[in-house]
Amino acid sequence: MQQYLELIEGLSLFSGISKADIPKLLSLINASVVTYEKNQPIFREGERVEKAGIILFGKAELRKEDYHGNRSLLQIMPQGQMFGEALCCTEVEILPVGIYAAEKCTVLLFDCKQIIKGSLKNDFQPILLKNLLIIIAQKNLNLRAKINLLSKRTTREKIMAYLLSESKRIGEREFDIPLDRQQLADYLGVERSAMSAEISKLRRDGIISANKKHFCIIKYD
Amino acid sequence: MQQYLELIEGLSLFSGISKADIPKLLSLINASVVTYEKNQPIFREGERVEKAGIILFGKAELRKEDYHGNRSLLQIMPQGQMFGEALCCTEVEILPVGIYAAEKCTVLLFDCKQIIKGSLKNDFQPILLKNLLIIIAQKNLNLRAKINLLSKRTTREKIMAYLLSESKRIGEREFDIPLDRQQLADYLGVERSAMSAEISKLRRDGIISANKKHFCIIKYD
DNA sequence: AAAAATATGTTGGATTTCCAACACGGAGGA
DNA sequence: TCCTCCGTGTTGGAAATCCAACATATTTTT
Repeated sequence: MQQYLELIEGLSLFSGISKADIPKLLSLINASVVTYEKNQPIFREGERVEKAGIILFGKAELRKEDYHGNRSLLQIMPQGQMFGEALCCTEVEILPVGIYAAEKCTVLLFDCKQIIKGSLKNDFQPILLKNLLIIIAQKNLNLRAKINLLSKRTTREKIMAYLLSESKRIGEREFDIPLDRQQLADYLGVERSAMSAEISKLRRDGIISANKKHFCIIKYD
Repeated sequence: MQQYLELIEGLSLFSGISKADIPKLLSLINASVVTYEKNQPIFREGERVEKAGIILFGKAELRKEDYHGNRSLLQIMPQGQMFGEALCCTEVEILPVGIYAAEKCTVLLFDCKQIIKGSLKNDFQPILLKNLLIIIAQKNLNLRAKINLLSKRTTREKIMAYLLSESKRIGEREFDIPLDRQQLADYLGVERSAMSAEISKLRRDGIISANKKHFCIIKYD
């Protein structure tokens, strides 16, 4: 725990809380640090979740698999991302998705309900609630953006919508995406080879250039 | 405003606040009550949003239309539903969707940022923050459920996933859905006639019975 | 009650997606 | 170096979806 203190102090959940108070706060919310190996489950689908987590190192993934074996990659969670908080803030405790370490991955687990329940010291609660609120609201917007992607009717539109949003996020017409082809296909809810074909077509049409994970948007629409 | 007080007192945003304090609180957050006619925009896409709202009477819809004219119905908001809060809690103020009255519709508008900013009386803020947090977390779960729907690959799976979740929500195998065929198609991100055909097929296969908005799930899988 | 507008179901051909199989090339290990 | 594995691109037939057009209720307006 000690070695991660600096990282933890920088988390947006704790913004506005003085560094001196962090250790005390961490013990109040029963925080612990756990490391997972690649592909190891952090929380399994259907599991009862009591804690929320924040990724300190590495990446994790939200995955869901239906009974036909179609997996979908719901989300990639980079360093700093929080997960499980929505469940803790509602009374739902059965996790509807699985959370897995996408690579070796260190996680801060803590009892999120303490923040809501109001059993914390008065000083901490308002600021934590506010921080948590902003984080969840931001997630909300991200989820909406994803719904927007998935609502597109054709593979081509989905690809372009994704690339344009990435381009916008990074602020360049030329950029690298963090997903390989299979992950991208899962994320967009389409079939990998069909997607590859469509990317080739977009390339031939002069709309984009694409080389592995490197993309460049040449012209819109 | 006066005539709506009883309704307003029952809103989950204000749960835990004494009735006597409600009027004072309402003025602190600049609350106002506005009525819209069917299909009138409450907020337009791209508009700058400063306030959040709660539906007191009627229904509203979140709609988005792409440049090909494909509309998608992102969400139907029934009485009691809050909207615009995610934008107010983040610093994003440009509305990415349009909000329209689905029928004659009365709305409570209020300055949501006041709740975050902390300029409220100390008594009110913590409880409001907590309520807001729970509401947004719940929305988060709903958004995830929708993503789960849209991630299904076939129209049939989408229909069944929707019907099963409705059935579960209502707690009966037999139930009415709140959407007509076009709305349902928009919601599931598929084409209306194809969806109608698929519903007929499900009926012929003995999986469901369906008559207009009335459905019954006969067997799973 | 008649007429018009709306909602739902059906159908067939064009288009798109899926799926399985395979080709190719680069990275890493033997 | 050779070999294997993995990620990517390509291809062709099967299946699903879209789209437009039309038939048939059902509801609303006049």
